[in-house]
Amino acid sequence: MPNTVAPFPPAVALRKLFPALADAASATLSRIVGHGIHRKVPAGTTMFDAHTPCAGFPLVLAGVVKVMQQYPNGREMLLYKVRPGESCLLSGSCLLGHTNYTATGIAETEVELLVIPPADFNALIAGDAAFRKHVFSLFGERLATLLSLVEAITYQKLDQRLAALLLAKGDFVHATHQALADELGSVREIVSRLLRSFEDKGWVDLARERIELTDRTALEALAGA
Amino acid sequence: MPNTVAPFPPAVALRKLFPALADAASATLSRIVGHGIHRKVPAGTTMFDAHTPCAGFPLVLAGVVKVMQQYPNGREMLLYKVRPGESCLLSGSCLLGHTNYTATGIAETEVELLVIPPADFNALIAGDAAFRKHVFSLFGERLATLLSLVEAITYQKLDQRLAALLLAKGDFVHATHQALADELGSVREIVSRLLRSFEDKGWVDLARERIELTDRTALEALAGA
DNA sequence: CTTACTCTGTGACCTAGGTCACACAGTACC
DNA sequence: GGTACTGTGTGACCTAGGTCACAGAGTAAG
Repeated sequence: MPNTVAPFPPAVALRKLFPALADAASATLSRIVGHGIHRKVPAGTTMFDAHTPCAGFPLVLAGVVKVMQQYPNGREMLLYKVRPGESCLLSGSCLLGHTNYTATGIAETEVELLVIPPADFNALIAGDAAFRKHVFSLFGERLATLLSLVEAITYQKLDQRLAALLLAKGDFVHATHQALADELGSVREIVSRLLRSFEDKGWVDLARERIELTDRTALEALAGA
Repeated sequence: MPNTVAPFPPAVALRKLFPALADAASATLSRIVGHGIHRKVPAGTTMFDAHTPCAGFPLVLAGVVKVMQQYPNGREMLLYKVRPGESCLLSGSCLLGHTNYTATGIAETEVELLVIPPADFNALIAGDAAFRKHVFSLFGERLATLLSLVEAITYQKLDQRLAALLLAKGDFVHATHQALADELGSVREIVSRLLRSFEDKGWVDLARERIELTDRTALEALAGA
């Protein structure tokens, strides 16, 4: 994994970025800052996959990591994204060393992170209630994300999921149809077709790599159905 | 939630049932035994759903809890099962109080459990490494289960998933087609049809509420494909 | 401008899985 | 035995979504 060592972020920034840590003891933060390994990885880096064991518990300071499953036939499925102020809990539970995950993490943008070594991670969990709470709520959120993903896949139709995805991306979506298809675990043609049908209904305007939402209410109605 | 108060299980039984707790301090176990609320609920009880907040962290002593999503149209989808020696981590992360889960937990058999009140739960997490490890590995396992469920749903076909399900249930499966369909998030007719096709191929023998696997290797080949 | 990509649109076609409707076989209780 | 219920088989039909095979349209580099 290529990486650049950069100056440590000050504890103040950490508190700001990780609200859950706002209440943490100063000792905790200085421990994180002091022992954490600060690195930057360029966009596109595979940060972990089924085969690379993880070296610590990462706090994402900047950038976005997408966690996905990749299937033999080339299709992929986005599970969730890790944003600044969050951590990858796959790595987290990796630390406790059991199950193997089939997921892959890729830096969507340049990513800056602070990796807490296992020993410190354990100590922090034991010693600091705020840190513990942070980790647990991450687990909780991811779990909730996955549950609703399961629900969406089994129960919602693709057009609904696509509508929801567009809505989540703002009024002007900049993305290729292929990228959207990947996020949904589908294929390009289908996404193109659905987008076309949205356009026919006057809900969106399409251009190359650009989708403008012109009728959010209609899309919301579809997504929520 | 109907329940019966029964005599507390001795700490020795706990150690045996929860291998992860074998290394726990005696103080930890006596705390669990002393403060835990011991109850039994009959088969069929809804132990939690989206609306009932949970009162503590449950250790399952006996019986099986199935955790599933229920959809408006009456279909359901089994997410995972909680067996003796495990705990429901949905409740666990409920305790830390954030996200709402859409899942429902139902006692598949009579279930005997020991509920650790929130305050004690927090204290144990903070104070006992073995307990902490237990909880984390639960999270890890559930996460892994859900990941592979997502994979199975999006990538595997229903016949593969059915084959895997049968294999997991032993050589003589006692279940209605409807129950199998529920576990797979599908419908009865499809399961009947697939089972029929398995029978045509000589892989299983069918009788009312009973499926005998006569060619595990063939089923394994299908499931693993 | 030409060449070479990448992205998009589209039609023909296929398949898995779901829906509906109903027949019938076990079982169970009276 | 009769009546009723639960579980199973099955055929006709529908639809979403995926696959294949292209044709163009934008864009970028030379």
